[in-house]
Amino acid sequence: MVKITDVARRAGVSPSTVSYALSGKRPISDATRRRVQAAVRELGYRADGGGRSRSGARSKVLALAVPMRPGIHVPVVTQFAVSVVTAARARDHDVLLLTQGEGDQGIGRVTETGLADGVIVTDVQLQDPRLPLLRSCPSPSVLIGVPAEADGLTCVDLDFRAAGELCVDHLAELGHRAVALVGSPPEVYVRRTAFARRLVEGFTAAADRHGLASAVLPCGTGRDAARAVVERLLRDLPALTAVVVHNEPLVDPLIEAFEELGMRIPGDLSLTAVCPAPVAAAARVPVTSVAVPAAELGARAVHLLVRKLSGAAVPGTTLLPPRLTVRASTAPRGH
Amino acid sequence: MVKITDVARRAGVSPSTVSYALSGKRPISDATRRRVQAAVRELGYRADGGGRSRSGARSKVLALAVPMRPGIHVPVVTQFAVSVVTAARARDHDVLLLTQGEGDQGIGRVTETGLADGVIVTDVQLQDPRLPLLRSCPSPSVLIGVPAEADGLTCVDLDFRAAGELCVDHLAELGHRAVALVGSPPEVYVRRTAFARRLVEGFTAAADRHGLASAVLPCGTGRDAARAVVERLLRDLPALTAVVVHNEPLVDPLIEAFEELGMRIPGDLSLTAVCPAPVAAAARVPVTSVAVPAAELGARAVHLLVRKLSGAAVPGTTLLPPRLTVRASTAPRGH
DNA sequence: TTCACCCGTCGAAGCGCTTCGACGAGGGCG
DNA sequence: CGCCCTCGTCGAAGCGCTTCGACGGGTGAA
Repeated sequence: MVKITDVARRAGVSPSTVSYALSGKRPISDATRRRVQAAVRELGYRADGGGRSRSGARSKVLALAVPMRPGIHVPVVTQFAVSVVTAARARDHDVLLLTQGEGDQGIGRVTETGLADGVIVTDVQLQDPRLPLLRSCPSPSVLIGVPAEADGLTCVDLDFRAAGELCVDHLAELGHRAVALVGSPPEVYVRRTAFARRLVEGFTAAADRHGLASAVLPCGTGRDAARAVVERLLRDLPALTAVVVHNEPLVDPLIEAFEELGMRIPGDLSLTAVCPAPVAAAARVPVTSVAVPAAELGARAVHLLVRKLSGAAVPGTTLLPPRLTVRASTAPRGH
Repeated sequence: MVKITDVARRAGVSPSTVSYALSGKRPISDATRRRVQAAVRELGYRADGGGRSRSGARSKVLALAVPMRPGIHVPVVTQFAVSVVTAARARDHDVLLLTQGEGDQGIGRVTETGLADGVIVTDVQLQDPRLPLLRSCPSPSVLIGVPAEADGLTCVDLDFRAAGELCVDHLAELGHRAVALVGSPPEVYVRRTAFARRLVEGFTAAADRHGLASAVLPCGTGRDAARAVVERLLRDLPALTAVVVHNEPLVDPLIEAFEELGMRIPGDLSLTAVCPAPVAAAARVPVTSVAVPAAELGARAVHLLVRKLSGAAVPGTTLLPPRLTVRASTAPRGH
């Protein structure tokens, strides 16, 4: 294994100079820097992670906490993970994966042992049990999702409230007068997952603002659940001509259920979804949707965390504005 | 931060004794060990990862390389990840996530810098470009998947060859005389992904052994691809009464396509899948399937890797026997 | 009783890197 | 023309842990 002293010898400088040349923490002349870099390249030197953190420096590792609870949509989590890793690598960091089952403890352990320099937390709930830990923990953290009390924390998320409003605005503009929100499984609301609640708020607020009749129904996954929710919807709200769905695996079953009951989309019913773009585009009827920008959220989280690590001030909460993509599933009421 | 010297003082022993008491690398009297453990508990001591690896010891971190290429089924990869993390934690290790885009380099970097003690590699291809690296690399590794040349490597996988045979055996027993395999997208075969090839081999071998007419067709994802492949199948093999599908997102669309063309399942056509159990169970018609035991594979991989780390000898290749679960989609030919 | 040996513990060295303080050389200013 | 300051570099200390060699006391054998 080639170490920093080897590089130093090769470049004809001292180890500390090599360290400075590489980290840029002290000014080094151009000529020296170049010689050092050449030596590094020729010798294939890579700083030993152990050695680095031994000396109280950063480990250049970010922890990513993914709860993996039931009711979470797996592909979205995976997208977070991939984008976080990619963004982290672009900033010369690695990513440590933390799952539930160790929960808060994992976060504590990983930061206290210096294994990771900071944490990215996903699937944030309104009253998240991890919050006190994150607040008191000396290591910086970034949340993907916004809890009820966000002060002192750094959060990134899609503006789900605005997303809910945007969907309703779109449907109202098309002339619809009765709208329903088909949401995530009940356990998501019981857990008070932040984004689900916010979407409901936005949906309801916009419906009220437009003077629309509205209903909100959580819904599990699967064909049967879809069928049940559709029947209930048509019973409770007979004037229904528009639906917003916020439940990715349910998009297709929902469309089927409506069609089986004789409602064509978008002829008889307009449908809007809040889900990743590919899901919306690949549905049985391409669905007008607000995309969940998982990749961008992951990248932003890393960016913020790295900035915090470097001591820079960062905004408290970043909400990405929702963008609606019109596809084939929405049409003016009464065509 | 509480360090080993604090614990030593509290327990009234030297730091080295604490280290030995905790690692068990030298005999320590019961009384002393107990005092040390008490001190650790009272002080909430956790060995600093940096310090540990500084001294040339293990970092207690395992790297998990997940390629995240197109054509890979995301939920399976995620299951690997979750089970690997869980199993690793159970053995007091953490998991570093490596994705493609850095590829082989990531593996080299992470092991050479001592960031990780070993690597678990997923989505192994028959001729995997990472193989030379893994062979030459001093850090131990475990592959989930079996390449063409597996000697000197440690691999775990479902026995896909046997899985292919098992499906055909089942169908042959039911009296079917013409079977087709609908596989993964063409790029998976082009890449020569190991498990896909093995399944085809097993399928073909069993079909020949039973004297069945057979066909193998790769197939992309989506309703249209399913429809196309079904039409082609019925044209090429008019006597077709049984299909094996090895392409998770295609299970439902395939069923739909057959039904739209007037073939009922299992009345007119028996269907068998190789996919995770939940996918099979949740399909439009519950599908007889061979499960891909992702969770168990992940756990085994960790187990093997940790054993290698401790210097123990481990088997070269572990193939998990396939198990067929009969559901509603298979029936005797001509009902 | 004595010697050899082993068990349990300690002190010190060292892992590879970062960082602090220092120092020499060169340049700008008064 | 001399002084002070800055720039670029070096040497040494230290991070927290592990591990090696050593040592003292007790045990068993001769």
